[in-house]
Amino acid sequence: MSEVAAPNLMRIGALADKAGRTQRTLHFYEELGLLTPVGRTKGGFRLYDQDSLVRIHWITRLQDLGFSLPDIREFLVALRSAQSAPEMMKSLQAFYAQKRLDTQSMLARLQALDEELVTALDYLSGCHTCAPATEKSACSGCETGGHADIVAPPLVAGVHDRSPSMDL
Amino acid sequence: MSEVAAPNLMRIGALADKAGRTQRTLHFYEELGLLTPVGRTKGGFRLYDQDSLVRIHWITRLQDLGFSLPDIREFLVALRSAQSAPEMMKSLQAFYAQKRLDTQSMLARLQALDEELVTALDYLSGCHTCAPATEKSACSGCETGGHADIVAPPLVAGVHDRSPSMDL
DNA sequence: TATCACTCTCACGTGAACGTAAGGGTTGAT
DNA sequence: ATCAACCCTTACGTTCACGTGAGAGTGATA
Repeated sequence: MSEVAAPNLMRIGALADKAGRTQRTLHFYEELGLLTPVGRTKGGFRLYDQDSLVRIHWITRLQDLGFSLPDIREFLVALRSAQSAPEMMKSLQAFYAQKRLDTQSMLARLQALDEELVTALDYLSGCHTCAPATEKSACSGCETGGHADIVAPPLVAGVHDRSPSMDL
Repeated sequence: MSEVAAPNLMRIGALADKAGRTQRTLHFYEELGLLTPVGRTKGGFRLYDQDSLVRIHWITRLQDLGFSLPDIREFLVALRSAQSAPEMMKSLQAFYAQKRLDTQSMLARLQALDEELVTALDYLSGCHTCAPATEKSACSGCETGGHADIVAPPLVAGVHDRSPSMDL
């Protein structure tokens, strides 16, 4: 059922187009050992197949997950040294399981940040009550007076500029 | 009621310690216009106060939110040019509101990635049925044979190594 | 055969966020 | 006065993930 599909080869430009990356990027991946052409023309042009495209998508995915390219390389080296397929799959599993933990803690962090943003926005919405004519300096009492005794949230507290002239 | 608290000044080392960053980092922030000492000793040592610490925490927070230091600088410049306090607060609000959108789309992306990880892990758990004695090459049929007709998820499909020798 | 788009291999550039000396001067405690 | 601990400026180094040519060769088409 599965077609063996004639060696549907392409050169780097075509692959770059399909993958949405530049030729330089693919060269770079090769330098790092992440992507190897299936062959070369007699003239020296790199040749790639469909698997190359899959590999690139995979790399992109891992980058999205927060892996650096050296990370990925390290992982590929580890995989290569695996003796059996199940061992390989196991290390892949461990790899992703670990990453899932990371991802989830990242999710938690982001959620916390989101809440902090909401808090800051809530606080700031109170500032609209100040008359537009108010001088900037006059509203320095925003935290002590205007906002009563509500303490400014961290995302707001840092902006005060008491420096004489920070023009650069 | 609010104590004016004696000019609780400190030098860069103390501030760096309290903030958990290096002196170089604080110098660097100053170069970028993000942090200005409140003064200097006659000898030229930088002096900071508590606000400096708050500012550093604020910078850190924004970095967590994905802002680059130049981004933050740009923002501070914009703030400084605001004519009235409410205008300033409004731009701060807009800034954070936008960031909240970014954060939420990031959350969505991460969640998608998490699901993808789960899919990959599910798929891989099937690989354990392979006997440990199986040769690495022998399990190339993992997708076509062993896993029946389930197609390998993207996070798994990219790992196949058909390169002759990818040693660097 | 000539043409032209495509590709090759160097190899230096970029920007973010600092690190790491080098070669000095400053503080303040004894 | 001396000394260790602290700080100053200047300036080059580092990692990541490529960008940007330069100068030359290759492939397919007219």
